[in-house]
Amino acid sequence: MIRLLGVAFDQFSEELYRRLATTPYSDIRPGHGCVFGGIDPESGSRLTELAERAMMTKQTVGEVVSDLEQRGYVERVPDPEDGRAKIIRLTPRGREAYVAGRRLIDELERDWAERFGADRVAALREVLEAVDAERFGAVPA
Amino acid sequence: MIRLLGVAFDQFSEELYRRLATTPYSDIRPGHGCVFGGIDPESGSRLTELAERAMMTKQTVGEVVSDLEQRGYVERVPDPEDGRAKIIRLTPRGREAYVAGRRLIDELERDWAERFGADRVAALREVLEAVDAERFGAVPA
DNA sequence: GAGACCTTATCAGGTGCCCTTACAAAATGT
DNA sequence: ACATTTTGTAAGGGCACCTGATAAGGTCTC
Repeated sequence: MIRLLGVAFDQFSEELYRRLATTPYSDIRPGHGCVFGGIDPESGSRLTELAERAMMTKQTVGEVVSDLEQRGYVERVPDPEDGRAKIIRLTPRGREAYVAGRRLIDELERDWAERFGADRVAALREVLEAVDAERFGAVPA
Repeated sequence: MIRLLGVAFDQFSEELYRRLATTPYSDIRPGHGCVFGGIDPESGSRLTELAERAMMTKQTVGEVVSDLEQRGYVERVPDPEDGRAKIIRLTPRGREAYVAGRRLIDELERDWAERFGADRVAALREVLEAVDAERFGAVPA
């Protein structure tokens, strides 16, 4: 079971980055996902938010942000409501990459639906969402 | 979708190693999976076989084998049928860890069946196995 | 059976991704 | 005003993988 989950994730991931490599955003790597996956594409997000959503440390996400900043995908602007915080916002190029990535992910899911059956992939999504939903409720503190 | 697959894999994996940490085999880490997951528990396997099954390089798997050898889980014995090759075989302790690991994985899958529904988990397994099966057929060469 | 070629395993070195520890600066609560 | 918490950063380390190069044992051809 753990092997199957790993294989499925790898298959999806590898194909996604293979396709992404044919776009103008070929320098985006899996590690960047913690930012693209959690950021508010309109108004941006704080580092702490991104780290929480990705379940990673602020240091790690901070490094990824610096990398994406250097590549021109995001920018750090001071948060007017909190002098300590900075808002991480997509640049125009970052937004392009964001929508391109989402489109590729949707395409890939449709490809899976064709290959493995729409009903089966729908069932897959349903279980995975159930697993995802229970992730927080399971912490009694 | 890729996020969901990643979350599910992480949830399963983290819980597995959390439980493994309470056994006498607490020093087994995820990276060791490429050996335990591909080895013939009875007669052992060659490095090349393990690498192929895990879809990893021989060098990487070789390092994992050395690590497991040092920890007393496997041993390298010369292959009588091929002077170049060595057979990687589970030691008695390795076999104990092997069965303990499999038992934990089965337990975890039953736990998921309870939490998310036996029918849903069965459906999950079915799709994942379809994905796994297509892994090789998709290479036209 | 000698040479070219492939395979098995290993050595050396490096990358990507994520962590812990320690800290400065700003906000918050009393 | 002082202690505490929160936000972000710097420095360093570990794990899981990779590529390139190499020695030694098989295999195939002529």
